[in-house]
Amino acid sequence: MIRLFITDDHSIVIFGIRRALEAYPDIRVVDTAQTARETEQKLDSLDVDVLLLDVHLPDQDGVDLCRTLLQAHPGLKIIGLTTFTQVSFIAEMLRNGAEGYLFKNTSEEELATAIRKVYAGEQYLSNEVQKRLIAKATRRKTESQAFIPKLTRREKEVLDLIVAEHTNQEIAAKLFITVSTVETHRMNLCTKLNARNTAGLVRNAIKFDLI
Amino acid sequence: MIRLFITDDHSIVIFGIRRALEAYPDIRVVDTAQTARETEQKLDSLDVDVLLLDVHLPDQDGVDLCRTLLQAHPGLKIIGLTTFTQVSFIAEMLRNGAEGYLFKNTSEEELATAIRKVYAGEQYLSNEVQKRLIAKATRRKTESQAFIPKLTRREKEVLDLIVAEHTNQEIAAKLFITVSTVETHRMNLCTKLNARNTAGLVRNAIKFDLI
DNA sequence: TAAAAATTGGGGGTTTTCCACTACACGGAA
DNA sequence: TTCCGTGTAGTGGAAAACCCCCAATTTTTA
Repeated sequence: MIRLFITDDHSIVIFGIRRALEAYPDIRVVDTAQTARETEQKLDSLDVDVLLLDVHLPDQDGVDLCRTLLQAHPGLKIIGLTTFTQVSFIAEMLRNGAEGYLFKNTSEEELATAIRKVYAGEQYLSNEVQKRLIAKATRRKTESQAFIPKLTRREKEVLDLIVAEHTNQEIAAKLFITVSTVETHRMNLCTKLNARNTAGLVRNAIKFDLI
Repeated sequence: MIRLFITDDHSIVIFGIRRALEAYPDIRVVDTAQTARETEQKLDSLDVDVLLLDVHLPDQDGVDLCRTLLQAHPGLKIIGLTTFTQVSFIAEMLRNGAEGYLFKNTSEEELATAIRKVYAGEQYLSNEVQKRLIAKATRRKTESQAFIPKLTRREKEVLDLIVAEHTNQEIAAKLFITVSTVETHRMNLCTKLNARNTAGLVRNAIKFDLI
């Protein structure tokens, strides 16, 4: 009997998975959650074998949650689940210890197969996921590919203030650092956001939804 | 008997809705589709009362699909369905003739209620949708909203090039004018867009949808 | 505990933007 | 015909941003 936990912020999805798995008597859904916090709390008092984890949760990034959960529950197997097809999410999720990854357009059979494989200690990636990972690995690296830049806490603060029309001097005063430091952050932001100047910085910040 | 059609690119969602509605004998799912094209084709040879339509489809925007479907099938009732909470989508969907709108975190009861109401000729919007629309409608119109600056043809050209990360020098070369003129336009743009600098210019250009 | 990443700071520049103020030509409207 | 909006262009200086180099700390991660 595989004890399954489902975390997804959309109750329809939870409902669908629950019902889909009713046909598989060896898999039992012990509980579900719709937020990261709820997941952490419930997992502390439950014995769970496999966690189906949506990457996008209202309160926390599922990718980060993956790592913290595995620290607290080393034996837990996690399968990532998203509507999103960005390879970067998949890769990071797997780096953070997830054993499987599925898109939400998966079939019931594949869902059950994935849960069983992962429970048995194997890794399971859906065909589509595999294809995308292979495509990523073999892709020529141009600067034009879709990416979501990962900014540090400080960089995000600086970026926010730049978008808010503040000058480096003002930003330095607000953050209690020197103008030099702000300039350094600004340069790093330009690199990360692939921007030439302030205009590109603001444009891409909005484009990547980083503001 | 209400004949329901479901279009969603995620089969899990389709499955969940199907199963959720099994408890409601007056609603029958006649068929489902995962793309806009598939929806159009199947609807041509089926009698459908209500369509549950995901706004985000791989091949076409559900918002546009809504309008074209209603032209071909005037009696059809459409309920929009998304994970996204942006009011702009909802408003446009309703403008395009949808009779209802739900988020994917809806309950089974609400789903059935929405389908019945819409089938009966009424409009159905979930509480959350209503709240958002009311919030939008009652929002005080300060200079932030409803204020759409009127730019001249030339100013718009300059603005486009600024947003595209070009310097005044480059813009001057592209438009066959001097840097001084570009600067003048830039200053006027700052005034019109109520911006202090390049950052504000870009931010407000995007905010006012001028790009 | 060692390595990596983040945060901080600086020197010494060049380039770009910002700003105030002026000015002229052209075309349409009052 | 005069006025207004638009587009053009200038001077000159101050401020800000951009760019290269470097390097010390602290925090985080492996």
